[in-house]
Amino acid sequence: MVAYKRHVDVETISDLTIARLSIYLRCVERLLDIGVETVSSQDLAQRFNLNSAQIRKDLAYFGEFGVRGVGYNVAELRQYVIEILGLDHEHRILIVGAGNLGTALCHYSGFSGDNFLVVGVLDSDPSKIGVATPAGLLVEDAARLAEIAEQRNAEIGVITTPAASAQPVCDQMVSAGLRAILNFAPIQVKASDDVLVKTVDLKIHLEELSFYLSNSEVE
Amino acid sequence: MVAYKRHVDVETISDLTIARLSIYLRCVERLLDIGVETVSSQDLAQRFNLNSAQIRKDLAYFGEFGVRGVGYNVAELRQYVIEILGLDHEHRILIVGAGNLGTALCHYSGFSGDNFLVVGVLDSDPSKIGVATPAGLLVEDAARLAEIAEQRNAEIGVITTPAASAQPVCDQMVSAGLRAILNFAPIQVKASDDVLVKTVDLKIHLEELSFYLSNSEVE
DNA sequence: GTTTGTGAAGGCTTTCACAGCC
DNA sequence: GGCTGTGAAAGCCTTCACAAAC
Repeated sequence: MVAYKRHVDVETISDLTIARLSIYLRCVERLLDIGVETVSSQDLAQRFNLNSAQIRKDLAYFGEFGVRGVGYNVAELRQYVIEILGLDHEHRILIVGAGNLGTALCHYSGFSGDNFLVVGVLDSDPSKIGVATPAGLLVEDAARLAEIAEQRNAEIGVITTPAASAQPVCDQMVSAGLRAILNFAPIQVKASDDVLVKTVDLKIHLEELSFYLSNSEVE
Repeated sequence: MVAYKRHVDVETISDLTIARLSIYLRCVERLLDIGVETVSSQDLAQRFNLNSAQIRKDLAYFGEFGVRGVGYNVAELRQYVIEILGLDHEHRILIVGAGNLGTALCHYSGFSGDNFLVVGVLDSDPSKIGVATPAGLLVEDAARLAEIAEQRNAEIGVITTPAASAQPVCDQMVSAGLRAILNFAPIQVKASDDVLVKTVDLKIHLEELSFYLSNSEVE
């Protein structure tokens, strides 16, 4: 009924809440697929292995989207979450590093579906430049990063280079005006405070599994 | 000097600590590359943008690896962390889902380097079976999961299928005896309590960037 | 009756700060 | 002098539990 809160101080919202909103969005989309029109936080929690109080609290930071005694309208909730996350407008992505991961991400549905669009894949290795990725995107020269970023209105940079190149590439991305960076290189890169950097080290997850396996031997 | 603690209750160690040990390992390896022999927690923290008290606390859960007044021996510390994380022996990985991400991970250095080894890539799509991945691994029939897992002593399963297949594949992995699962499908999969499941949803990270971009407009 | 939105409680993580040791 | 290892303090996040709303 009440819709959005007027003065959400973004700084006070935890990263964890934002990550969960992403998850809720996937859940709500699955409910839409199977034709569910209304859902309570408890129902959502049971179906998807979540916590109902947490769902309510996460959503309540942004507004009053539910109806007491009833629950949430699924279609409306989807739209609210899309707007909160800024997924109602296009985000243009530039990938630097045309190795296995970089070329895979070009065509990964999460990266090239909905309102995300990969507008270029760059590499500095001359043997890769001009080569087509599996789905036909041409790899371009990383030296042209700034030019390409501006020309194609890229907003998000994705680093899929080896560790040694990650910081220089990050610096170039910042000076090219990219405003957010997703770094897959196994090193913590730094940027100026007005550019958001997220590092995703896939190997960490494997190593967590390794720790668990090595410390829970079945008797 | 003192080396490992004898009775570390693994249950009491936070996932966050384990994830950071992974990061410390990368840092220490970089120090080895540039010939640093001894490092203090403060030095480590400054170089890699970490917190020195946290480094000391994380390490101290597992033993007393440092020397007061001096710091940590870099080579020794590397070896300690490798052993804590169980990276001193091989882990055999079976990937199910030969799409862009699955085939990329086969040859991703993090997944096929050090003591991790991809022993198979499976898919249920007949048009993919028998096809070679970019680096020459043949895609096999997902129906043979149990057989292949046992034959090749696979221990870790990686799910890179679409969301709809993730839970059935997870179930098969569990009954095939895999003991840990890394799930890249955008859905929370469930397994029995003795199998560790980690879900990594790459889209979440992009959506987090989208949120910050949409809520931090430059004036 | 049901379910939301939310203060308060509880639990977990990080940071501080210093005794103990080199 | 310097640095580790660690209790205590502070901060953060989740969960509880219930008044308010339907």
